[in-house]
Amino acid sequence: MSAIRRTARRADIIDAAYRCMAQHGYERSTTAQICKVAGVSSGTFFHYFPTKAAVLGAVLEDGLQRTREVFERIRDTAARDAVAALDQWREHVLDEASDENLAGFIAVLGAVPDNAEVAAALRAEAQLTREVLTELVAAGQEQGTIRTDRTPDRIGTWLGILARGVLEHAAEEGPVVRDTLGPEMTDMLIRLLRP
Amino acid sequence: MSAIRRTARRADIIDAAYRCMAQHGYERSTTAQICKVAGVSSGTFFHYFPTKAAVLGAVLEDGLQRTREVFERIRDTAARDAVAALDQWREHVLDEASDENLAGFIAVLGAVPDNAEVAAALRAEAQLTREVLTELVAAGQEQGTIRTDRTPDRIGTWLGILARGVLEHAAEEGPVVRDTLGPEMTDMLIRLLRP
Amino acid sequence: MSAIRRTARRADIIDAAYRCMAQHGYERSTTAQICKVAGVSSGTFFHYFPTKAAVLGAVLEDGLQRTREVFERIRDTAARDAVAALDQWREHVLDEASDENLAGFIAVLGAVPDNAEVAAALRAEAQLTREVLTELVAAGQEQGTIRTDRTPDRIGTWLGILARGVLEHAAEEGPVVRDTLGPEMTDMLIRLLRP
Amino acid sequence: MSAIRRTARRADIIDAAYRCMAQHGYERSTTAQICKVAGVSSGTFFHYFPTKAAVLGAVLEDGLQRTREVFERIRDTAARDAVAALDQWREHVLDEASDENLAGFIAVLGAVPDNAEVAAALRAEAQLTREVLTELVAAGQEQGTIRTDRTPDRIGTWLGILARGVLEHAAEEGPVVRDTLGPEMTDMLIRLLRP
DNA sequence: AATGAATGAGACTTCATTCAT
DNA sequence: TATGAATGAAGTCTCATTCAT
Repeated sequence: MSAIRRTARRADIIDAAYRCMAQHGYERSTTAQICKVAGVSSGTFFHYFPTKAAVLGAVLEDGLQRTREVFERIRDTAARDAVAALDQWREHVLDEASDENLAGFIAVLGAVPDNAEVAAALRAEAQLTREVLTELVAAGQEQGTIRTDRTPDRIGTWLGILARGVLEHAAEEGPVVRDTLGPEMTDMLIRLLRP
Repeated sequence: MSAIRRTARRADIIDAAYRCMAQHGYERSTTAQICKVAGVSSGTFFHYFPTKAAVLGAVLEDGLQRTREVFERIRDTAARDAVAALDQWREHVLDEASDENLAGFIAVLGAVPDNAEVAAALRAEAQLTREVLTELVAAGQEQGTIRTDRTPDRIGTWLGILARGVLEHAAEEGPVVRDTLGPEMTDMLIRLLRP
Repeated sequence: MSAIRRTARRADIIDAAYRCMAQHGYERSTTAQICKVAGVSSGTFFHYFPTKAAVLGAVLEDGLQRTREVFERIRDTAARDAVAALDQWREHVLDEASDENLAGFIAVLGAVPDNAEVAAALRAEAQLTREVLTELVAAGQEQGTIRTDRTPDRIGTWLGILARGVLEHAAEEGPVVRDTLGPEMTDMLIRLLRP
Repeated sequence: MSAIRRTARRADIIDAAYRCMAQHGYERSTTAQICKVAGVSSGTFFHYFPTKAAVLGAVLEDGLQRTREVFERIRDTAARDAVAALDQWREHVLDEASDENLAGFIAVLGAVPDNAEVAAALRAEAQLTREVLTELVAAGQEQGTIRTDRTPDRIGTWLGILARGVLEHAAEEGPVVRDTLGPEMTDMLIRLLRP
């Protein structure tokens, strides 16, 4: 009953923190500001999270959860059709790059506070990405649709580098123009990966 | 004589700020810490720079200066041989990615303070990069060594994206292994750009 | 029925507050902590007591009640045999000094909050002690077992000083070793009070 | 030059903290209040002391220093004449009990913050007291002026208990009336210690 | 030119207390 | 009667910046 409200409040705060930090970075987002955006008092804020860093941790946890879902689907697809999975992944990257908040939020991750929870979430996200991309490439190699002159791990790494570049680009230049960047990215991937 | 000392002091502070910010980000680098590393008092610090943001501005200005020099050479080469210029550029990117401090410093740029000088330096750097890369691609197209099915501007943009990806990768995973990444990058560029 | 439960709850809270404050002092015992120890919610806490200071008041009231009972017995004895009464009092002081919680609780009384109820309880306790001790000494003087070269009031004061010293000593050094301190205290009292 | 001013400032803050804490206890003395009394800004406060607990530490350190000086003299005297030394000690205890601030300050010591410096100072003071009193008693026993049916350590402990009682008494009842308490205390000591 | 003591705004966080359920 | 989410005043501490020496 009130568990619903409790969850909603928590989500409100996480969302507010996400937006604030995406806009101003972690340090320049004050708890007061986050409270205002979330529409709660400072007391409520600290009723839900013990520290400011903990909210960042929760934001990352949330993101990690969403990433997991997306990557689960990509993984499934890859087993049957690596090229289709690659396209799903490309869409995912463009989705992220188009999300104005998320693009800005990347900046935060450069200057993270010393916090175990935060560090753990970041590590988990990085490893998950690396794992899935490696798997995807390996599947493509077996299916004969991806070049085999480099290990899956190395090729996966370069896909990761590419994604990071796109995100940073979006963060800098403002939300990405999908109609332009999308086809170009497809073209790039074909050139990069074909046997 | 005293002008020399003056310049040296200034350089010390800029260098200290650069190292501190590369390690802890802008906000978490306190002026006190920068002073300590530079071996000057806070009074001296504010004698040379009106605000903390101003030192960041100077750091960026310095970087911009170095970038200008490198790009000048690349520009010259490109006019004769775009492929050679591309290789110079690739070396430059790897140099940056191998510089532990610089890799960390990238993080700073995500959460910059509201400061005209800083913003200007960042804009100048971005534009310079874009200009040179576009020029380089255009030259390659004329020399018949780079694909012509996309505009120089768009291809240049993707080179920029790639560079950003490599830098972020280095910032995250620690200084880059040149021997691995270098050849791979050459390979990527060939696949990406060949007609 | 519900009056019994009501009383029990109240007693739980008082007891929890007593233990918390004995361990950490008044200010550092938070209502949240007391609630946890008592096994009630903050709502319940403030249902029974209007303020945190009020619980301290209740704790003191309780202590005063117990002191009253002990001193009533001592008073009765004193009328017949002041030396026996003195021995009862000595036992009482050692009892208190042996009670780990009580010894610690003394500390609280040094930094009491501005609260009428609390102040009243403290004053009452002090006056009761002074009254009974004075009476005891007076009885001893009449019975010829206590020196008469000083007024009962002054001698009583010194007994009080001695008791305070023992309690503080216990609070500092941990619970008192009865077998050592007991006989020594008897010896002291004899030397101090004999005619 | 400015070292003098620096020391003076430091002393001002220590003194202000001492007076505030003596009046309201540690927790209820806010740094803002201490700053006001000392006539400095909060910035200056934290320029001299890293935390509020550290000022308490400094206050205790100061007290310990003064105690050392007094006890040094008492020690010297004891070697020649334990009775005279005892009288010096009695004067010292009465001095403390007459100092309105010091008497109140004792209260603070009941609820000390968790702080290494503070704990160390308290331990040092306690041990010093115990050492000197034991030494004094031992000297008296050798000189034949103090009873020998108990060990110096135990008798010293009781002297300590007595002193604590007097201090607490003063803290509670307001500054002590020397003319009354002084002779009484002499009398007590004679009765307690004579062979 | 150089120092570092002094400042005070503002950040994060705690906690007694209220109130809707 | 009981709960615990919500509140916001107030506390400690940080840090960029100023200024007297």
